[in-house]
Amino acid sequence: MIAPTHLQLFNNIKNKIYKGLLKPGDMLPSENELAEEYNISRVTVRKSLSLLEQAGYIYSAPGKGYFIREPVTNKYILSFNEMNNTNGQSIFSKLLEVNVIPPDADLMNELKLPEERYVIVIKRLFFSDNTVVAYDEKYMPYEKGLPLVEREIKCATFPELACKNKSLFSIKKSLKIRSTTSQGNISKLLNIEDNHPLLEIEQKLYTADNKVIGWSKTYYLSEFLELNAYWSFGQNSYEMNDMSE
Amino acid sequence: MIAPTHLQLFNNIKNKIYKGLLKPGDMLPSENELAEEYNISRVTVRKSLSLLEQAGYIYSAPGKGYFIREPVTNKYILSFNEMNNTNGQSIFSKLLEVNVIPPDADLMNELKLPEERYVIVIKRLFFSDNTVVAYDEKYMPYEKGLPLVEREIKCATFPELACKNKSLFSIKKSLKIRSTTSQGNISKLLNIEDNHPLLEIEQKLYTADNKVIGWSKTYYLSEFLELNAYWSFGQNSYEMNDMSE
DNA sequence: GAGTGGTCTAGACCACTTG
DNA sequence: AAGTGGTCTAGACCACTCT
Repeated sequence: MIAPTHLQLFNNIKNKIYKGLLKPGDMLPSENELAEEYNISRVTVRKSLSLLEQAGYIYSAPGKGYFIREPVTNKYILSFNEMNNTNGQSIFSKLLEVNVIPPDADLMNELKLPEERYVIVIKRLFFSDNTVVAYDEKYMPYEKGLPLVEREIKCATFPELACKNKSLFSIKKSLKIRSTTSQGNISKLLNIEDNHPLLEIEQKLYTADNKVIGWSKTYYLSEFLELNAYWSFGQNSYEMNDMSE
Repeated sequence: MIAPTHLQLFNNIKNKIYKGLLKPGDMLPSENELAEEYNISRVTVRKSLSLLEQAGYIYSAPGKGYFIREPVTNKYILSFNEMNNTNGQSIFSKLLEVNVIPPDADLMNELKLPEERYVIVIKRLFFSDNTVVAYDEKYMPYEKGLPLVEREIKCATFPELACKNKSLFSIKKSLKIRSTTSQGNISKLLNIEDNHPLLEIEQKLYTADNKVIGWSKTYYLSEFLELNAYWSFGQNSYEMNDMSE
């Protein structure tokens, strides 16, 4: 099988990077030089370079040239879904409490409420195979007309709850991950001894313009949830023929 | 400021997605239709669509058309660096032990050693501001000529240790994140009581062809390390003029 | 002023999906 | 057979950098 020209050049340069023939900081030949060297059009060269840039191998400095990037090694892809653990077992939830309350100072701060507005509280227990695996508290600024149908709350993930009628594309989410141990009330709810290790995941949801629309903390039994993350270059495997030089 | 044509079309379509005028599953007009509608060349249309595809908004089905994607909501960007916590405080390490040992069954399994090969063990304590913050164990298949200079081991992150003379581009890394509590020996090393919450991070390093070249576990004091992850679309803010319709 | 990347055009051929 | 996206070409103009 013959690869398209732009992929051949893409792989050619990528391989030189892997082999160390091109090191971070090095400059690539110019677009015109590459086009001439490989007898292809400049447009095709640009296609190859664009792929390398997307994949993070190189960057372009207009007026100067293309350079090999220092690989970013501290950003990982993390998989996380409230309603599924890593093994894909789905989670069922039981509502403990749904309320509309006036926020305390802490909540007003976390939700960055501009004025004193009512806040929806949802407390749930998560089950997998009829065993309690997590406890969950969520807070959302109250908006008129927000549906609070029990069935929805039981099955919905946080974005689904907070983003009714909003495009899922337009929100931002952040996670904070901590290790804690169970104490008092949480121990009782989760039906465990005190000092049991818990994975605490704090979620925040924002609109595109950075308004906080949701804040939650979920406490997972450590034996139930283990988070996975990975890092690798060139996830898109264009592993094909190199271009002959 | 006038945006380039392809960015205008890019934003135009992106905004339609945000507003919900285009929903996941919907088909876009064909390249030729868009080119005619906006009086631009097909190449420029393709540039816009390519950007939307990169950003995850759409995908192309050759022979059919372009479609709006269901947003992937369970993949986050996680920042993690052994030698820096999230606040950027750097970490110093103290070597406890460096050894070359014959692997036990567990190690052979984790490192997927094809035969019985010697393994390098490195045990370290991490300090920040003269306080112990983590304990770390690393295992790497022994290779002749691997440098074990003490100074290097003290300062190096795992990839740097295991990938001497290899291109950092060509490796893969995976993390597993768990919550545990300190017990026995680890409590002593970290100078804490038993049952103290710890964030356990297990790292594995692979070559491009999936050979395991390193395995490690690091136990962080929960009060020292909190992991951060985030999710958002269109991180690259091309927020500029929309294209007039 | 020569060279670099950034943008855009018009036109061509292909392999594929659809009716 | 008509339409779709995928690939590639040759040529043009721009803003920028470097010397």
